[in-house]
Amino acid sequence: MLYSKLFGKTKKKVSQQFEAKSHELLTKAGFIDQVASGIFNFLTLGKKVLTKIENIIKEEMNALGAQEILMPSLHPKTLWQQTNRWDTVDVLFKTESQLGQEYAFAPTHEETVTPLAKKFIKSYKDLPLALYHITAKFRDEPRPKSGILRGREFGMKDLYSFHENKDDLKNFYQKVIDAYLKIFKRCGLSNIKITEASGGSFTKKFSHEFNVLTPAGEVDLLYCQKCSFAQNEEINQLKPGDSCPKCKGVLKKDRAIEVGNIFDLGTRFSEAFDLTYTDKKGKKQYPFMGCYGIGTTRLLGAIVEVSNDEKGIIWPFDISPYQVHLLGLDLKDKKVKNMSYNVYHQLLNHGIEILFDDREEVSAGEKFADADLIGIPIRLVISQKTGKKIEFKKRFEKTPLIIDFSELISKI
RNA sequence: CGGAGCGUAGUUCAGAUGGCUUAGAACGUGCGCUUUGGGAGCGCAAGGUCGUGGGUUCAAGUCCCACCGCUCCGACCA
Repeated sequence: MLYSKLFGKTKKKVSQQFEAKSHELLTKAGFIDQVASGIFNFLTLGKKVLTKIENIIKEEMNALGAQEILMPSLHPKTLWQQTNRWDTVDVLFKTESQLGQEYAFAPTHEETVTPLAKKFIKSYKDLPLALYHITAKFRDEPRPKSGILRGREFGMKDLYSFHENKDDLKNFYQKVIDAYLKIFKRCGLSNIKITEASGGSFTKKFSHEFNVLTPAGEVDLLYCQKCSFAQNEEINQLKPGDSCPKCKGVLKKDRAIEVGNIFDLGTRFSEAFDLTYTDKKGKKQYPFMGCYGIGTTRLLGAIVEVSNDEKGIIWPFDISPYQVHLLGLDLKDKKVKNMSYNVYHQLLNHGIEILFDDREEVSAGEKFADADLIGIPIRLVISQKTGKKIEFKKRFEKTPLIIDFSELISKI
């Protein structure tokens, strides 16, 4: 992509009222644009990152044996009345058709996935089943905040699983925990803290939340500095400084943001929609269900919260909008210009995603500043100074290397 | 929904004890020249229902009321 053609521009300043780092940086660097409170446009760069995050999630979901489908965002009122949630979920966005029929903008999809499953699950042979999709979710938040971290419309992956019995659910549930940790790690977050919402009582429901430690977060977390153990502040009897019940590490307290949660739904929804299957003995049974969410847009924001410096964003390689940011300086010099375009095209031919700052009228300083702000992990510079060589620098490093083109590919 | 702050050019902000005349600056944009290793310089130009509606006044960007919107703190967060 030629930078001169890229939709979206960097800004020198954004509103001083923005508190969250991710809100500021993503706006400044031209990844997002606010439409209204809690509602955002994703520009070219932002959409690229989001797509990469979604693809990582899809790969891990598919590896679990889950199948991607697509369910609607408009849900008729009757579905939500069947689960008794039309009047009890107060963040539910509601709307009405011209004829007065009422609908909800879906904040989650148990109300569609369960009736859908009911049409196809007839026998124990149809189980287990896992379905997921990635769509916009809607929540009528009284107070959206921190830009993309807490919106009224946001991206979410939701997975639903159906099982013959509780053990099979638990088994799958554990696999999802592992898949989630893989996903977050691939997105550059290796320090995820997991809270467990209940004890081990057989009849009790269980749930887990996946948290990223950041001051921009909304919950106070008591967490272990060595392992992934964590507890919400309200429910624990432990204190900072105590030792971790799992690994004896030292507990600490900080703010965190929840980027994923998973929970055991039991038979609540299968009962509500009378979803049953016939077991081996010919008896009707309610499947056990689990649901598993990852806020994709929030995850993107959380990554920026923990991966930046005073100059801008620092993208983890696997989710960066481009892998390489090539800066052409002195482009009015024909030799430099030819070489820059040459390198650009050769890297493209190697299948490398590259953003080429081809602007001729812009000073070197501005190009450097933009590159640091946008945060692509590898920066290349070609100029009169570099001659026939190329300057190579990683975003988080201070000093560049001067290399030959032949060395370049192997370093990316 | 309680509390606080804010709303003036594309953006970030001055102007606020009513009257400096034609509402400013910087950045950005367009044109010309100059310039290219850390957000360069000069000149010219375009760009405004001062959030909306009402009120007070000879006179309102400025004071009063209502509404709308944005940000932050809190409550809320299936």
